[in-house]
Amino acid sequence: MDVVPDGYDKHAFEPFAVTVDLAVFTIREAALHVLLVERGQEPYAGRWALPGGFLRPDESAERAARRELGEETGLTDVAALHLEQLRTYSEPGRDPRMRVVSVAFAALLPDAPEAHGGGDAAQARWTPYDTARDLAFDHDRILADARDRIGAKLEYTGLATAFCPPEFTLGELQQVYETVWGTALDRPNFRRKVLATPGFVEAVPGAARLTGGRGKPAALYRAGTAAALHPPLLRPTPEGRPA
Amino acid sequence: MDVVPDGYDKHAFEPFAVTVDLAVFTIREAALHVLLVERGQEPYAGRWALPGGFLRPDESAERAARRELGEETGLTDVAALHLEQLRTYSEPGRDPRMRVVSVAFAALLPDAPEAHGGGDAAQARWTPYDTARDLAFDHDRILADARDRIGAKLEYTGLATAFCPPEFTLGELQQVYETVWGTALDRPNFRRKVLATPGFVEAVPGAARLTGGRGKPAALYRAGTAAALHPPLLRPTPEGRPA
DNA sequence: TCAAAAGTGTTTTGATTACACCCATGT
DNA sequence: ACATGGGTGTAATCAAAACACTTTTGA
Repeated sequence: MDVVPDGYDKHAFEPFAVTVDLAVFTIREAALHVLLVERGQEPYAGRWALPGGFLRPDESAERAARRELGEETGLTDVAALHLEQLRTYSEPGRDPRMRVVSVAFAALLPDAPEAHGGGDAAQARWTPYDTARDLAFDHDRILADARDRIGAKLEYTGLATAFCPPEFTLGELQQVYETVWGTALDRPNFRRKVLATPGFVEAVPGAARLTGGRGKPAALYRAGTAAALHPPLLRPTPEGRPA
Repeated sequence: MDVVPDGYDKHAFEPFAVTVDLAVFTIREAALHVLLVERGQEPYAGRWALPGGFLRPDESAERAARRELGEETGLTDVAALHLEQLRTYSEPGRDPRMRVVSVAFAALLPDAPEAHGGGDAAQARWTPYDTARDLAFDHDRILADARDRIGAKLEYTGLATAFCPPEFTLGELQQVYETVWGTALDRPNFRRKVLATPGFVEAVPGAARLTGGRGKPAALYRAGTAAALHPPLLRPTPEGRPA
């Protein structure tokens, strides 16, 4: 440790600015969307970026991330939304002006309220993931990392329910998987696997909802309590992998 | 974003100290061990802690972590060792003196060179994971998080090979799983699963090694190139979970 | 009565388990 | 010879995939 006997070495640490960056995902029209804000000033003025901001003196990165999430989405009940730390980006050159260490988070939203450029951001917009490119700073990389993580976590956690409203149908849940993984799933088998996994979902007795205007009303479910899925819900082998 | 039009708001960020903390694991005598250092000064003087230190002005957290890893273990070929970012701990009260944001890493070592208290640390010691308790700061939590992550990643990545020397036997690899998971595995089945998973291990032609002094010499393998295992090597259901 | 979406059943296929057994080496 | 650890074979069990089929609604 770079510590001298009488306390911290005054030269051992430089002051860093610490920020949070958010990859906020939702599903709209059967496509994964991400919330982007347009930068108003240099560097990268006019470019799109992930929402984020500085840590305040007495808040943790988690608290800062949730605060920013509320400010950017305009949502009031941000407390229940899924928010998870991804990793921290600390490469010296990532901000041209100064040393900024950024803690990245991924957030998942069920519905997609129109973004309204919270606070000082020029504007905010939901963007299809596939068209979100050439972002400011290293946000392309952060966004790609976030997407990978979300896709992987669907396999072995109950994370998919975070994309759904409090009460949802199995068809809606299946659409989450199909959208994020980009593959079609067999409905009967999906249904069986989900219901056979304890703690994944729990039935709302008696409730039902019409989904597509037509068809049989679907039973409703709530997110279960299990964090990890056992057995995992493995995605169909994506080319070249074994069964 | 807490940014004013003409640049960063001078009051929007406080200077933070940024450190890295390392959970360095190895396997000794069929038990998971972690590297701890004894603190020489307040706070927590005399208490054991995870090795770590401050980020230098022009290095990333990853570089700082690898540098610290070399300093604490005394190893010279630290470049090849597995090092992975865990998460960042930023709760305001985690260091009593000042605001310290710490990026935590997990490192995996094949053999266990005796620790020699690198740099200024009072002393360093390999400690069985189960007896590593009452650490300084929030290091109990960091260590527990690290252990959980390692255990989980054995299932769906080739991480276990990071605990093994460059060339290893399947018996040694199996011991890694049994030690980290705390369960016995069926040798024939383990062998088949590992060999059936492409990219997990590759055979070293002709090579063999005696493991326990007795018994048939075992064939040697090298770590494969696959990062993710498909299908995953699921751990036996740990009580109460379904098959 | 048809289309659309939910939900059930069944057959077939493949993976996993739980063993029994053989091989090579040191003592 | 036998203990020890490596390695192979196999029958039984279990889970998953594929797909046919029934149900309930709106148009």
